[in-house]
Amino acid sequence: MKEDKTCIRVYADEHRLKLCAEKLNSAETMIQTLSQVLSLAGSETRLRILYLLEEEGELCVCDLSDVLQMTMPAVSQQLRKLKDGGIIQSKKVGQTIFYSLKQEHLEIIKPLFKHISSKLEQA
Amino acid sequence: MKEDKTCIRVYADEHRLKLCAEKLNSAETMIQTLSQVLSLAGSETRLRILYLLEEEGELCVCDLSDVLQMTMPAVSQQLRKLKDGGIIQSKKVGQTIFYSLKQEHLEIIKPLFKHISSKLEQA
DNA sequence: GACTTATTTAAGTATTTGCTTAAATACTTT
DNA sequence: AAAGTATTTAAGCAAATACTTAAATAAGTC
Repeated sequence: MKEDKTCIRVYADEHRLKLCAEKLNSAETMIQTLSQVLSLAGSETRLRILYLLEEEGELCVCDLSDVLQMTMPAVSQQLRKLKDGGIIQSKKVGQTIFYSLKQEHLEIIKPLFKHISSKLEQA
Repeated sequence: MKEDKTCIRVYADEHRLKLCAEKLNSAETMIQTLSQVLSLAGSETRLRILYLLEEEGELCVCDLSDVLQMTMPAVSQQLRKLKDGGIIQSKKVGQTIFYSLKQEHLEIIKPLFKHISSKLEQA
């Protein structure tokens, strides 16, 4: 009678694997949040946007479109994702909409820029 | 005669935008590296794998398959991506292959786990 | 050498992603 | 209210992603 397992090797440390599963389970919520934020930051376009917002404080869609050399809809759609993910926020002034980094996930996002700036200092 | 621009607004700070473009250009290499690593970490499955490797030191495909409740090919393919991205390394012992975190991008990856463990302490 | 175990590779597929272009919305100025 | 500016929404599409199942490697055991 075979066990209901994906893996049927002999030398599995059942106890250790059980502990692993428990750890994973406890961390589940944070892993979901974190992977969602990282997947948003893990696109060249969006990371460029985040970097620019970090450097400049706030920028409008038009500015970003200019600097990134991308069409406004393309930029706008990426901004929407970042906003939906709680990473940035928007402020409307007249017909211009300014985007900036949001507090919510800043503790995850901010340390990432250190890698960029530290590399720049080396150059 | 219209300028060759995606954005045609009046109040653009040309100088500021030019500086932005230069900053972005200097940071380009690091942004590429960083976004690549983040996109790898930005998947629930792969982040779980990385978290487990961080906690356990090393695990084989079989272990991960058990703990993650995923088929071996599914796990193997994600491991391959992490390995190709220089985030993990493999060590062959007999017919078993052990995976572990690699030094190369550890400075980017490691701080991420702090967010997980700090949340666990709160619970 | 045949059999089992651990893992990878390959091919197929449904879903998601990141853009494109065109149209819609909203605010400003005339 | 008509025209211009800033932005978003919508629809379409090619490419990438994350699995699936089946077959191929590769190492250890009988």
